[in-house]
Amino acid sequence: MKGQDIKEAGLKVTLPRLHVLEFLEAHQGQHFTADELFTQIRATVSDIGLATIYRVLSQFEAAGLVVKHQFDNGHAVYELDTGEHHDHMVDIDTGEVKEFFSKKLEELQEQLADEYGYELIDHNMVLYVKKK
Amino acid sequence: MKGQDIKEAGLKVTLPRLHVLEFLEAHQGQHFTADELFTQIRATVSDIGLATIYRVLSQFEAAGLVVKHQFDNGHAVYELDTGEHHDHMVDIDTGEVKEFFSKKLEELQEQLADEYGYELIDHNMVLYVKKK
DNA sequence: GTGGGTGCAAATAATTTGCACGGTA
DNA sequence: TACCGTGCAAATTATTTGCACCCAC
Repeated sequence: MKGQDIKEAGLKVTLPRLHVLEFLEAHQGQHFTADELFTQIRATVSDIGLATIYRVLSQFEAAGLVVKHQFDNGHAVYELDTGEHHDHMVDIDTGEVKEFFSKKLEELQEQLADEYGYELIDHNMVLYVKKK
Repeated sequence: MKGQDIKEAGLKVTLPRLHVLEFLEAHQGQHFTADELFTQIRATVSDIGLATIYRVLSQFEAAGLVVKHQFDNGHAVYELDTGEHHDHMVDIDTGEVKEFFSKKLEELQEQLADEYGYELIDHNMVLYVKKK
């Protein structure tokens, strides 16, 4: 049952929270803005507020249920946190987002931070690409 | 003379444009938000509008005189485009931004895009780090 | 029952735009 | 003198917050 994850995050199990979580689970691997989530969920639920979506998303992000990404186009997108880290490639023609993971890349980043005397905490990396 | 670059960009050489360009040249390697530029430049010029700063910055960006970066904290920062590409490391404790370049990293990115059947057009990569 | 959670509308924050005036070529 | 460029204020967009009501525990 989905309520489990919410409860474990120390949050009360409420309808809006369930709806957001269910929607994201039903669309794993896809990315949504708060507004997209609002519109899509409202299509079936009718009484949910955009503000609540924002509130729920930040709570989920803090709880590690959800990951937030800020692409260059301005607004933030959210996706379910599957526990497996990955980076993103955005097709600048179609806007399509592809997830990928490269061990080599992760290691290189650690190495670079280290080289400058830092410890790597997090990173944000987006490749803007175009179909060949 | 600085006006040269502006003229070459196909823009009329005006006071606000000169001021922004001069300020950025006087502070190379540093990053500023539109508002910071506004406040700092206004300190010596007095009649310049924030809207103009935004307009000038987008024009400069389009002309390749300036590079815009979107860090995770929300607002965009600008810096002079020296022609040498580099990425950024942000110290999450101090907010300090350090520039770095790694040939290996650039190559790896090309390689990854290629692997997925894409051509790499641009990328955005920020390492969030902490002093050891 | 009661305190956290919610919807709505109003408030922010960053950025953009409309418009009449001013300065550059 | 042409028009582009500017300052200012109002408009937009994404997100946050205040507040009275509601629901999970």
